Amino acid sequence: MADMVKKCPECGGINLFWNREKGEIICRDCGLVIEDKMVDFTQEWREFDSNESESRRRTGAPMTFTQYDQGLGTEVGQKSDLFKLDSGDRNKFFRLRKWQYRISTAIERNLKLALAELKRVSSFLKLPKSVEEEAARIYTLAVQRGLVRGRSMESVVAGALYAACRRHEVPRTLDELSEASGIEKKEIGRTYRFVTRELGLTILPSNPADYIARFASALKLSAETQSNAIEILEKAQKIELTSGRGPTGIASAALYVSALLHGEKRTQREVADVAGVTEVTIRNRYKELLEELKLEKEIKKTKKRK
DNA sequence: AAGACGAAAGTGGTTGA
DNA sequence: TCAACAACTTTCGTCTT
Repeated sequence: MADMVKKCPECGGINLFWNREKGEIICRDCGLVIEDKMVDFTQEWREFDSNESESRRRTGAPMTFTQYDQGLGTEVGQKSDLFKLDSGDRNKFFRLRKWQYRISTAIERNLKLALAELKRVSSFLKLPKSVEEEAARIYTLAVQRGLVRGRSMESVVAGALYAACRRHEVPRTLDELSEASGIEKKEIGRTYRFVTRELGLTILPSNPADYIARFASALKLSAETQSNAIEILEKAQKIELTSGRGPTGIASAALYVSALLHGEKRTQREVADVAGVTEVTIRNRYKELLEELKLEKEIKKTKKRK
């Protein structure tokens, strides 16, 4: 792996920065701009980027991605190096440094704003710190790869948060993200897919059971109802009733059934609202649950008890 | 009157030729 | 790249409680 890491031909430094839009690679140590067209290292650079970010996480002092510059400055060029250069190179050096300054400050400004927005949305949704960190990491990577272009900063922030939630198994629905960020649901979904694909993030399909606790407490259902709903879910998963279906629909149907069985009836509309699906979807899932899990008699029994 | 049910038509995304 | 397709939504009429 080590020999894949490219070094700056000028100073041998490995602290290279890839500006994708401009097609430039810039050495942070000496300010040299390496033209991208010199060699097509596209694949290697991608590797380099992710390896770099991986290794950063494992080594050195703890870093946080929720600070816009990751706690590291990107001050470019040292005045003390200048005496080595003749006047022509010196001008060039200043020009390059100015460019790098513009580029890096643009990115840092963007990150600063974006991370403030990220924190705002994250605290609105009461997300754990670990998720916020992950989202900040994803966003930072996205910016470095130039993925924010053509998209609003806010939507990428929302997409990063959504992805981070999924990875940490504390799923929020797209509707919740949408409400918290003020970005349209489909826009968030779009950027979410785009960013995760471009960054090669693997996201597990979300588990319906992860939603149960939150929905149940929003509906003020008892703990028994909640755990019974999870049992129903597990049975449903065994007979592959859950594959291909929206996890929120399944979770809400399981909760609805469970609430009926425990005499804590909620209307389909109430359940539908907190789960962010329609009554129709709940009905469909509910019907499937009754058929496949043979719960009809139990429902009838509960009814008679009234 | 409210809730439950289901049919029909529309939407956005995935898949496979 | 386009068409078929599945899941889900919206809307609306009917039945049940």
